[in-house]
Amino acid sequence: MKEDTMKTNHVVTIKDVSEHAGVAISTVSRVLNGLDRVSDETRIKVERAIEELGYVKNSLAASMKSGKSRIIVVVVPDIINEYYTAVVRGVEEIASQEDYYTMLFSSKDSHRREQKLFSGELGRAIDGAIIIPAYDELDYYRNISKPVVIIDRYVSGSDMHAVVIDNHKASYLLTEELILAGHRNIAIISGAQEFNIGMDRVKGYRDALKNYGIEVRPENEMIGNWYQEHGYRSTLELLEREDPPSAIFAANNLLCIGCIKAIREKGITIGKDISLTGFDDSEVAQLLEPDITVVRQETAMMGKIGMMKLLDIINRNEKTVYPKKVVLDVELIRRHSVGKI
Amino acid sequence: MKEDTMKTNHVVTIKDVSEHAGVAISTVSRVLNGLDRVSDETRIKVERAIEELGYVKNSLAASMKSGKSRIIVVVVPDIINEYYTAVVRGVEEIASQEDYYTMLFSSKDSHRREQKLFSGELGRAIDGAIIIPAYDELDYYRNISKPVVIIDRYVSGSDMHAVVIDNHKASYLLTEELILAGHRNIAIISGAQEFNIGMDRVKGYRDALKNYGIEVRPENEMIGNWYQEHGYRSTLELLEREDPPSAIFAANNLLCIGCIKAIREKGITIGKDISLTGFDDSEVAQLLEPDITVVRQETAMMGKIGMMKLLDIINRNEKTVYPKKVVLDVELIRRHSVGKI
DNA sequence: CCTTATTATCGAAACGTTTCTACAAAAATT
DNA sequence: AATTTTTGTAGAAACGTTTCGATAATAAGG
Repeated sequence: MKEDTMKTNHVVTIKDVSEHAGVAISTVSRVLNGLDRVSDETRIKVERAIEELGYVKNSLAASMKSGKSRIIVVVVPDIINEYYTAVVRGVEEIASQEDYYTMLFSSKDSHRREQKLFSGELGRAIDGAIIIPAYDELDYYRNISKPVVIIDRYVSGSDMHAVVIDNHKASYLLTEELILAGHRNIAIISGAQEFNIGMDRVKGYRDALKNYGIEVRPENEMIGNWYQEHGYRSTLELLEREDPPSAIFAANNLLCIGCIKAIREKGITIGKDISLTGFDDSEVAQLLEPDITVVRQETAMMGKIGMMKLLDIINRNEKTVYPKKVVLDVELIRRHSVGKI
Repeated sequence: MKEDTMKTNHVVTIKDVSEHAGVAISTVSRVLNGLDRVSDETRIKVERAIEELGYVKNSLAASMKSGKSRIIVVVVPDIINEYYTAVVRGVEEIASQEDYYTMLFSSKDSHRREQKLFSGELGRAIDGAIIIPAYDELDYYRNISKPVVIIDRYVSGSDMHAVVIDNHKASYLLTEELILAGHRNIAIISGAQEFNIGMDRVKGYRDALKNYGIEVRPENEMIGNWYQEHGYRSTLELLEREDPPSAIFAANNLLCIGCIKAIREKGITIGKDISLTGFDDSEVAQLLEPDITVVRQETAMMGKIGMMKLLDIINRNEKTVYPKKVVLDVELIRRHSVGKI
């Protein structure tokens, strides 16, 4: 009785399977991994034994020996931002198709946390990483001793594997939209200029202005960080000027929300008293009254392609279809936050 | 020269450390884990060796031997719903404090995916799980051979470790708010009744009506699923009746969004022509015009307590402060989506 | 029918830890 | 000074796999 209980408690190993099937341990392993050739007869015996005993591979032990864990980690700045979770969704879709496990890690935009991850135990356990970097020295990421794909943020001139969107174009389109509605005094609220997402967005804005022969006024460029608070404060400051801008371009979703809050607080109306374009499309942008003109980015696609690139690197796939740096196109979504002047 | 390169390429193991320090492998291990007593002299020697060689523990190997991976998995129905990611944030906070790694897994509300996770390799590798279940047979989760804490959704009568909010109270408060504003014809839009989140929310609604002597009308209970589409269709149906309700209570965030879309489409005004209460608080609920009356749930706290409970179970901590089932309180947030009648 | 090539299987060593048992040295007790 | 206890360390076995070299069995070539 007691022995019975003990037996059921015991987790079944490859050794149990081999004994049950009357073959060597190595044979079972070969059946499991389907690498080498095994006679049909043996294969069936082993498979039946696996079935009967309810064997489940201990991936930890396997990983230790083979050095592969089939775990990839996705590093995002913030787990709660829907923009990032949409990327993760894309990654997960491809990963699970290929029997990889994804682990989500939130860096909270802290390079320290990233370092802790990659220099620590887990950093050694993973097979690869997809990173939205918190640090603008991409060299750091290049020196990670695992396959890495950079997503969303980039430093131009780097030669790392990366998937980004066409920030310059997006920004140009959103600014142009305001110009075409007759605006001449247009402000931009943007975050740090370390990454392409900062520089290209400001550059796209400036280039649009220049192209239409509009003066670029430094005081209209509110550069700070990417968080709501900055959007809020910058907007208040802009609106309290003697000569406030007639249109604002908020360079990401959080800045846009902050901006809207400030505008509301001032009691003026978006699309009438002031025009506004945002960046990332979202539920909020659609539901607001008026709804916000934005660019749609293929966020999930970014994750998907990132993961496919990572797989190519892990498997040293020579005939990959992707260039080192993939730039995704964007699409302007016209809504009602831009009013004619 | 060649040897040099080879040496740097070689990953340093505990054995290298032991040789460098001139002690036994086991001694290094004891220093690393700080379990047994080691003389200060030896400890320092070993620590210096670790420092000099840049040794990083191979957690895979350690896990294999000890049977502990320090990985816990958080299973959520949908990674993109901010309600769930807020929970995950709470979990992560506690987990990283205690040097656990969290792995995020999206079940997509599919029990199949859950089963695949727990019956597969990874299911064996983890130390525990925090689950928002996709399946209403909690017995399934009880039989997972790992420590498990159920979050958010629950089946009454079960005796599993769980952290939930007071759905009945939340629902009661939101309905009462409508009643106190003079409404008598109040509809509820809710999801499936398998879990407490369904049953308690409908029950809270009914109990509020009864308490105020208002007739409970079955045709006012739009029970379906928890997704936007259901909120949208139900609202359209309600509004097209001869005797449409003057107020709607949408029992989660997605239903509420669907509801709002339908109302907008009909060209009527929330807070005036129709009153509305939602459930989960969110950025959207705050930014909409008018902003929506909801209950605030301590979502992150749910994750935190869930993780602390899980740690108690993993460590077989007898003096835990938490009851098996923790019920968190809720708070009504009055905004402007409810109009007096 | 003997040799060589091919195929299927086995046994054992490895992977990098943890942990148990044993033993020597030092400290404490007689 | 002889015994016992405590403390610190070493050595080796174990964890559950993968993988390599060896071997046995079968097929092919002369």
